[in-house]
Amino acid sequence: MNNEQNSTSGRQNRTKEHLKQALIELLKEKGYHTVTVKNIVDYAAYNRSTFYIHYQDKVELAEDLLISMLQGLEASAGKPHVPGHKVYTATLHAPSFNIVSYIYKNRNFFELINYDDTLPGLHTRFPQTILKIYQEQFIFETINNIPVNMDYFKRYTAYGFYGLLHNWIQDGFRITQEEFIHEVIDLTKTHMYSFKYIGDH
Amino acid sequence: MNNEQNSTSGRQNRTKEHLKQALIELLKEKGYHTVTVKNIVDYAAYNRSTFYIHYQDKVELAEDLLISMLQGLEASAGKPHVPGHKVYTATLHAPSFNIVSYIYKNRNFFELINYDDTLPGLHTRFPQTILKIYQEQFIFETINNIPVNMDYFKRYTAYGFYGLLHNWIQDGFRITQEEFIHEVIDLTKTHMYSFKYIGDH
DNA sequence: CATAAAGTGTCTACTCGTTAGACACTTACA
DNA sequence: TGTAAGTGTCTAACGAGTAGACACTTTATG
Repeated sequence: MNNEQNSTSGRQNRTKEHLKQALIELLKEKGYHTVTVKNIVDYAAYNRSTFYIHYQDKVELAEDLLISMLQGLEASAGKPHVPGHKVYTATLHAPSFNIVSYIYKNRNFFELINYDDTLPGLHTRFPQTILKIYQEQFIFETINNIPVNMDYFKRYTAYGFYGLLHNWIQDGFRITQEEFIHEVIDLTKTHMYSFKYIGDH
Repeated sequence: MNNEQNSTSGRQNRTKEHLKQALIELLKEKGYHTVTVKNIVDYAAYNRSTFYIHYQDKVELAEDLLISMLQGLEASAGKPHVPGHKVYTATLHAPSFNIVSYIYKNRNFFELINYDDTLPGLHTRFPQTILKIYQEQFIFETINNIPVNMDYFKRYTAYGFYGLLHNWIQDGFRITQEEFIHEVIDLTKTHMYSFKYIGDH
């Protein structure tokens, strides 16, 4: 729903975006298996022909939705921190906050984890993406030279973070982004390793 | 963003809808006076020419937004009650619940009351619409034959209801629709008059 | 089991919403 | 005072989106 595009790609993306949004709503209402292409175009107020211009079928739309959201999540982690939020500390760096911020901004999508018959692959690929971000975008530094299997440590902290995120989403985002981030910071302090964004070098 | 339209009007309305949504977001970000037509089309990903096809200027868009939302509010009050919600009682009839339901559904818009430099006319016309609904769509029946100036009574209850709505919105919808409606019902019980939807005749 | 009802995927020709870009203004401001 | 940004209007051209038909497949129903 945002910024730059050169002419025609703007219209294309806009339509795809609307079809995705329609799918999200219908997944919540009816579930993945019972949603039809007709349901989607009716909800999004497009012609059925238009759907097939953009996607082969329901499956391709669902995959596009999942992939674009998870890629957005990855990308958001690497972005410079948005000013105005002062929770950015030495222990928990900007990327983690960006993840939280991205999820909240797109909460309409991430709420899909609360449903059974939901986006195929969401329940497995969402945590995998968190792990991927931890593996690729964070550097972990030892505090007191205690040796630790770094791969295991990253998995451990990534899935720990995911657990908190999952709970936050399932609870309907009852606490604010700032409150949530502070919870995470408090827990992070108990670790022997501090972690750091790779961009800080 | 919903259902029926015959062909071309679908595209028209869709575009107008997007321009309105863009305006809502930008009102929150920048305020009414500093928002430009360019801001709006940039945000909504349209060409500036497209804007002038649909609206004369920013003012006309703002009026369309305000009027359409308030008309929607009026219309929602008269609609049959949606099943699935069981708060519908003898004291507070379906229309009141529909109002609450409509506001919550469109909370993104109604949050605009939290801003100073917001939609022109919103702060005055919103409560006026509530009053209008009370005047036109409700019948008030005396319980124990105590005479009351009915016009005053309608104003009193309408603005009382508005006060609660305003608080609910300003608080960021912290309680659910059901909880809110029950608050209203409790307060309504203290009245000597019961009110009734005109449709019940 | 047969038949209807609903959904799917594909294709075509049309149409009208949208675009780029130019023009002559009017503000705003350093 | 000049220049950067916004406004409102207009035009030619593009192409996203539309209607509607076709030949299926799937699901539900008597």
